[in-house]
Amino acid sequence: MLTIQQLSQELGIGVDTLRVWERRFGFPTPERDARGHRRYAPAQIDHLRVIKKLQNLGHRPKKLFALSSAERLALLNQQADLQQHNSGHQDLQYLVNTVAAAQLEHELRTRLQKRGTEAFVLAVAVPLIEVMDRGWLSGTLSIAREHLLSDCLTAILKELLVPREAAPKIVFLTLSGERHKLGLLLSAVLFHSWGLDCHLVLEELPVAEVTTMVEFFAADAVALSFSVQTAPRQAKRDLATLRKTLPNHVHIIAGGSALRDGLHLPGISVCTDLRQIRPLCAREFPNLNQEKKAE
Amino acid sequence: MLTIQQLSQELGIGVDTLRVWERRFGFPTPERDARGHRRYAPAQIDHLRVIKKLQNLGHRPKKLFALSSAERLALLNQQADLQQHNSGHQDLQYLVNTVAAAQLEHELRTRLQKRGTEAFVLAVAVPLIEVMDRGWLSGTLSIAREHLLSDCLTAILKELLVPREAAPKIVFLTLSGERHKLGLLLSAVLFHSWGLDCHLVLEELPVAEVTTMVEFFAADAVALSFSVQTAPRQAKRDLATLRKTLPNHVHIIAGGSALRDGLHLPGISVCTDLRQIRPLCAREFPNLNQEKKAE
DNA sequence: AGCATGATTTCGTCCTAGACAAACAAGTAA
DNA sequence: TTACTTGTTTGTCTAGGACGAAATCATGCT
Repeated sequence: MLTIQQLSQELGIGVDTLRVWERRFGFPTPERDARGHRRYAPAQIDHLRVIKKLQNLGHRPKKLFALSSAERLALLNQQADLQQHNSGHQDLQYLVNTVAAAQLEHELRTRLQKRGTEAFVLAVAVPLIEVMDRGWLSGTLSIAREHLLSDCLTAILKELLVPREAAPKIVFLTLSGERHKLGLLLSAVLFHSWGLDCHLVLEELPVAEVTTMVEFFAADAVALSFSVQTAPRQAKRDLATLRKTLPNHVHIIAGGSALRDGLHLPGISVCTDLRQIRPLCAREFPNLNQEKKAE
Repeated sequence: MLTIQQLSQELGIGVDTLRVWERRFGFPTPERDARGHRRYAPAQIDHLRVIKKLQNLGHRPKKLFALSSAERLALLNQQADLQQHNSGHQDLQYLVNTVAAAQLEHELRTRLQKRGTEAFVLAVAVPLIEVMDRGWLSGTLSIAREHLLSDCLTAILKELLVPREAAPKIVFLTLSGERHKLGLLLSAVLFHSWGLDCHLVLEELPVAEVTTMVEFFAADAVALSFSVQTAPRQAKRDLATLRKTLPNHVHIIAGGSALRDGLHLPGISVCTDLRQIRPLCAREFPNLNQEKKAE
């Protein structure tokens, strides 16, 4: 039985919004404690999680609240083509749900060793994150395990980001409110593997501080990640102000599923799929190809 | 000119609280935009920062709002004995304010090498954090630099935490809303240097998830950190529920300046000074002394 | 059809003003 | 000292209203 505050924090939905939804759509329907304060039952939390996810996927609240909970679930399954992955990746399922802490790091390192950086990112890390995401959605995955997994993955991948001399420098960071930093990490690793000098700042920065950060690193480019969690319109707005703020010679690279719809902003490279990083590197930093070939 | 939402996030004070302060104490006094919405001037933000700090230091709002802004500043300087450090640590001031990113890590590593783990933590890291804190308070330190510094320090110290076999295992973590994780890191390093097997989880967990985490690691103890940023009463409440939730054989170690007042909870070891860690280790884990001496 | 332009709906955030329990301070009795 | 009572302080919740920005729909034009 959560209070409205706790629920708000849990879902990343404002307190006011939760109350307004109740007023307008008649959902959620919390019980009341002795004081008349709202108390939310666990079952409703799951429904709201689904709604939030669908909303970030581009559906509008009115439509979502008109649907039954079963219909919403069906929509989600259909939309996010989650079932595509339901069959495979039993090994990853196992890794996510049951492997103990001590073994976890070893398991991941082994895979990294065996497959190499790029394949590890694309064929292990990405599906791993998807499995985690689904676990979070269904409430199967405890927050503890989730944090542990991302911590472990972060530690392993961060080691790969050794500085490179005489290569274009990119700063990777996320804006305030963006809690999903794994996508950013993965892209940084890939960029690095293509010969760039990548610096990762795993902290949530206000838009205004991005400039400071870029100057500080004397970076040639800045990369931002916007997960489903971020509202697309906000991402767009932030990127626009950022482009105005930053000097023109600084590249801006934006990624993440919040930008999946055709977003075409001048002077900003958008990249919603990790596989696009390779061509993007070739396009933006052409003189790197030779180095890479030489290795 | 910030909106109430932005101000709330910046200060870590609830939106409702800000409005109620205005209603009751006549401060802050935001201007209003065309819609009648509050807009806060930068000068007021600084005042509120001071108030928040003093509040967390144990003063009550009513008293603080009765004071003039000059009196509040005086109180803060006196209370936190900040001027004690104003004279020394010019080298650290320099490190915090002007050293470039690339050099920073090198500088810190050199100091660590020269002084050894324990001295580094007590004589470099601690004052460094204090200097940063003061910079934040006065608005001198940009968020970008602050994050960079803590990132760098974290990276260096985390490496020291190699797992130890056959030693009591402690999980270090912070509860939701606690943004200051450096204190926790430092204490983990010290515990580790006294022979314990320390595992650091640099994520903010809900109280309910702590149990999961402890079980998951099969830990013998859990260490929590509560910075000035956390309200002492909340810390106390959380610790109490935690003690009820966790099995009795799991030690609870709590630290951080939020617990500075004599807090005496049964079954919980409180430790508000990093220098107390050594005696605490000796008390709680007596069979470790021999190993340590043997080294 | 394809596209600009204006009208309408939808949605999140902010507003006021009042209520109340939990935490705290101070005073009183054992 | 310690323990209980009483009054004050403080943060968070409530209700229902308002409004701008964005999204969607409708219309007219090429």
